[in-house]
Parts: sequence; structure tokens; C-alpha cells
Amino acid sequence: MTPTRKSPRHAQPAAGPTMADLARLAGVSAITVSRALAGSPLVNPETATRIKAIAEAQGYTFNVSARNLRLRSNRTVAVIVEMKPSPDRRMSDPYPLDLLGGISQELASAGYCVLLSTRAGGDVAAVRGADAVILLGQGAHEDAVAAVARWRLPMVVWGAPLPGAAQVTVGSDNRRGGALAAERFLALGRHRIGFLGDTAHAEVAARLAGFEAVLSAHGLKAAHAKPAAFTVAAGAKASHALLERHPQADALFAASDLLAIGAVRALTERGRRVPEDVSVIGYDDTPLAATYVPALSSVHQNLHEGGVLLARKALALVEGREVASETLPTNLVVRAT
Amino acid sequence: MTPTRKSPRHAQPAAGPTMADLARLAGVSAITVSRALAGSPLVNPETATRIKAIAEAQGYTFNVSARNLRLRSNRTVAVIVEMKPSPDRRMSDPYPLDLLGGISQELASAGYCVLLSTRAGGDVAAVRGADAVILLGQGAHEDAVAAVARWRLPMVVWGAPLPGAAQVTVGSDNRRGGALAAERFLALGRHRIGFLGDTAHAEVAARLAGFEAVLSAHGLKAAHAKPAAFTVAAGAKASHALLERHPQADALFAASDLLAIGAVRALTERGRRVPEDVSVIGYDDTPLAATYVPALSSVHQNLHEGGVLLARKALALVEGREVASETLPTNLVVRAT
DNA sequence: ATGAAAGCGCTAACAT
DNA sequence: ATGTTAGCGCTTTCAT
Repeated sequence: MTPTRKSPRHAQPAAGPTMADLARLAGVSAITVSRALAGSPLVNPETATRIKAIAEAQGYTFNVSARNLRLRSNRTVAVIVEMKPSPDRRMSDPYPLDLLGGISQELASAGYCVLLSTRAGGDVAAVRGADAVILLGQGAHEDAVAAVARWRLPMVVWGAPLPGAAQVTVGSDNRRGGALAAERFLALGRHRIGFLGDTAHAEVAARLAGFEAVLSAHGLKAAHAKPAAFTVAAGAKASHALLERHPQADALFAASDLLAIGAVRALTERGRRVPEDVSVIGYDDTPLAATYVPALSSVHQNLHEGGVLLARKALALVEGREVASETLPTNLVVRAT
Repeated sequence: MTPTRKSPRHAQPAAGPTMADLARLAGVSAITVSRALAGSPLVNPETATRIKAIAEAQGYTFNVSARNLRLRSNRTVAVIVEMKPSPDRRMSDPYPLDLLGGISQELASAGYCVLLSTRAGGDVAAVRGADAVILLGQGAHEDAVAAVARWRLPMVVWGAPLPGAAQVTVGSDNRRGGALAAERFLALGRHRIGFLGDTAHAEVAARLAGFEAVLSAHGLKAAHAKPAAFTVAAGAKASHALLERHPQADALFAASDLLAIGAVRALTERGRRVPEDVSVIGYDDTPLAATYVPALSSVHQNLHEGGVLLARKALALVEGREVASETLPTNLVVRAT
């Protein structure tokens, strides 16, 4: 009646060896194996070496789920990327990947995993089970933030800090980025200045705020145009609209490099030369900006470092430490335009 | 002596409710809760609805680790990206993100998770515990493939199929891409043709093979130059070297758009006009190519679809199904160059 | 320095 | 349609 050995009630594809198996082979108990593999100082170094050798020889793989269940932690951070993977709206901004690089590096070195998902993936159990969420991009009117906040997980957001909001934000200094662009235009003697960007995005709003602050200090105002998307075509269209109203514009600041390229295209189509007649500054300093002809001036943000910072704050949140929002420095890379 | 209730031996931060808690509240057993939440047809619809309501009200979150432990499967696929996240070598190719979009979408809809990692992350336990690996990029001389293959997990590789190799590969038709470029050059009446790319990468080798096959059918040979990296600067440098040897070249095919832009730059520096004197074709059809001036002709590959396919094959491997390598169609997007 | 016992939360098998 | 039993592989007490 007493259950003697493993009664194979579950017809499973017999997996690799467990710690118990290794223990049997090494003539020790499972807990010693656990300690040895975890590098605990409690085990005799010789025993530990022997156990590790056996583990290696047996092709042992650690069962993460078992540990996670026992420890009630998943050592996993979900990263939510705003991706609309449709053929027409390609993810042309390479910025998420740079951020991901930083995040991945930092989390990996802390022994955490990066679980990649989109907003739609929020109902996947594993995402909800993550120890924290990193949200890349707040979305228009912070809708993404609101959606993910409902998951009630520790959350860090890449974007612009919002006055009223409680969540932790990491982002480049968008205000300063905008201010730098304005200062550059003023230094060039430009006075008929336009802005291209959808302020429904908090980052863009901050860029505009910094931009306008400098201009208004000099008694100037900026004309706005709101592109429908972050694409070259939308940038060109919005620029045309703006130039229709302000044909004498001599400087345009765009909220992204793609929009800036659209602006250059629209200006060229209208027979206005860049940079002779009109200065253009973009944002993000993507490879696009550097290689474009004319080489595009652009506001640079260190995305890799941003990723590292996002990861660190997420981990701090998991550990219950106090965490504050942080802003990364931005700088203007002056090129031909 | 009989263990009556939960003896709280483990001082853990009391997590949310478990299925047992919900069962108690609903006046059913845990297994019924399990079945109800899993949408099993075995439970009375009314009971199921009631249980779901209670779960919702209690803020229940499913414990993935427990299920994974029980089911001996992690429902997770690791995606290995070749990222060297250093400031000088930015990840400028946006292609991994498009692939990731497709992968993520497909895996999520199958209830699987995407675990993002780099080659260095191979010792993270969670990665080794994944049900399969998707490797993005084979690496020079397939070193990445060799490294990841050692993990002995079901693996699918994005790249070019190799004659001798056993692993499953998904990639665009690199040979055909090369052939299309060659045909275009011939149609333009070009005969002094050069190729820019490092054939240590199998994809590049395949592009060159297709390219040369068409040329040699017309009794032509291509001059080679091997850029040190996939950057504009390396492309320009390699182009200069090639043009030093073949100053009369009238067409250049580059293994990536960035290299192609480097080539245009080098040509311009040498006083040769593009496309009047020299035709240039790139590869990948990145936004870079479309927005560059002159607009760059480039070989297009559908990366989103590639990602979907990678994911499907990975899942098929997990399920023990037969899986074959696959090649996606490529087409040439003719622009100004 | 090592071990015994217990249980993390879930679900497959076998009842009823 | 619902319940009982058992156990996935690991690690934290509390012994020795």
C-alpha cells in the first residue's frame, strides 16, 4: 500500500534529469545538489565540484518553473512595445531596438528575463505574471499607460513625465531638446518658425513646450502642423499644409527624423532650398538623419542608456525600493540643415 | 498529529488568491475552478460564469510557473538577437524589429511567450528552459548557429539555408535577390559590375552567388570588395578600394542599404554621378533606401511574414511535427538608382 | 557540512 | 458535471 517508487501516473515525455537524479548519482541529498549548483558556501567545495561535473555530464537543465513556483517570483520583466505590425505602417523607427538592447543587457546581468509583448499580449498569462512591466511609448493621450496600468504590476514607462501622473518615467529631456532646436534657429537668424508634430503624444508636447519657451522669450511664436503619423508622407503632407498658411517660413522643427525628411521633401517640392532658404531640425538622430542628403541636424537621445535605466528602475521597483522618474540629457547634432 | 490546515512555514509576501481560494468562495473544488478558467466544456456554464466572476472580483492572477511545472512545458520561445549594444556600433538595421513583430504576433496568438535574449544570455536558465529557440542571424561563418545549437533545443534560424547543415532555416530568397539585381544591371546596359559584401555571412554569399550566376551567363564577372561591417563608413571605404582597382565600374550591388549608401557616397566623392554614371542597388529595402536622395533601388524582403513563419516553424518543432526550411520571395524595388 | 520534511499552485488520471 | 488524489522540481525551515 505504501507508494514505493515513482509511480508513473503521468505519461509525459520523460524530461532530463532532476536534482534528485543528480543527488542519487552523487550519493547526496537533493538539497545539497541545489546548494551546490547555486554556489552556496555551505557545501564542501569538493562535493560541489563533483556535483557540478555530474550535472554537466548528465546534461542537466535547471527547471525555472519549479524554482519560480517555490520562490513566488518569476524573475521576468515584460517589455511592451507599441507595434502595429501592418505592412503599410512599418516599424520604421529603429528606436525600440536600441532601448531593448539596453534593457536586455541590464536585466540579463541581474538574472532576469525579458518577456517581449505588445499591448494586445496583456491577456497572456505569462505577461501578467511578470515581476514588472516596462512600457515603451506612452501612446497618444497616454492610452497605453492607462491600459497597462490596469494590470497592477510595477511599471516603468519610456516617455515624458506627466505632472499629475504617478508612474515612474524615464525619457530623454524632451523640453531641452526642443529648446536646443529653437536656440539653433535663433542663432541662425531665423524668425519665421514652424513645428511639426502631434502633441497628443506627451513626448512631442514636451518638445514643443521647450521649443516655444525659448521662442516666446524672444517674442516669437511657432506655427504648428499636426502630421497624422510618424511617416515621411505624413510629414510632407503636414508641411505642405503649414507652408500653405506660412509660405515665408524659414525654419522647421520636426518631432522625428522621418517627419523632418518629409518636411525637406515638401520644401523642395515648393522650390525652397534646404538649408539655404529654410532650416530643418529633426528628432532622434537616427541613422536616417546622418545619411540623408542634405545631412539632417537632429536632437540626439541616448537610447541604449535609456534602456539600461528603465531596467534598473524596474528592478528597483520589484525590490520595493524607492524609485523616481529620470530624464536623460539630450544634445543637438548639427549637420547640414 | 494530522496536519490540519495551512501551516505557514514559509514567510512569503502573501500573494493573491489561488484557485483553492476561489474554490472555497465558490463552494466547489479547485479542479473545477481550473477547468472553468481554462474554458473546459466539462463544467456547467453557470458554474463557470460564477467562478469567473469571483476570480475577477478577487483580482485573481493565474500562476504560470505552477502550470508550467505541472505540464512540463514553458510555452516560451527564446529569440536570440545578435546585438552588440555598444555606442559606436549602433543597431542601425531595423530589420530585427520587423521580424520580432511577426514572431511576437504569431507566438502570442498561440499562447506562447517571446523571451528576448542575446547570445550572451544563453546561460540564463530561463532561456535554456525555453521550448524552442529562434535565432535571428547566423553570424559570420555561422558561429552564432554553432553556439546556439549546443543548447540542444529545437531551433529555427533566420538566414540562408546551408547545403550541409541540418537546422531549419527561414530566409528570403537571397540567390534570387542577387539575380534580380544582376538582371536589372544588364537591362540598364551595365557591364562593369561590382559587388559589396562580406561573404562570411551565408546570406551575403547567397546573394553573390545569384548575382554571379546571372552575370556569368552573360560572360561577365563581378569585382568584389569586402566591407568590414554593415555601416555606411565601411561601405564607403570598401567602395573606394573597389573603385581604385576598377575606376570604370558602372554598377554596384551592395549586400545592405547602408553599404549601398556608403557606395553612393564614395562614388560622389570620386566625381561619379549616381545613377547617370553608375547604378547602385541595395538590399533590405529599409526606410533608409526609400527616403535617400537619390532614392535607392533595393531588394525587398517581407520581414514581418518572415517572423510569422519563424514562429510557426518553431511551434511545429515543439509539437514534434516535421519541419522544412523555407525561402520567402524577394523582389526588386526600382527607384532612382 | 548535510539531510528530512514540507509545500509553492496547478492539472492529469481516475473515480463518482 | 464534479471531486479525490497525487505529484511536477525546487528550496526554506529546522534538525543533526
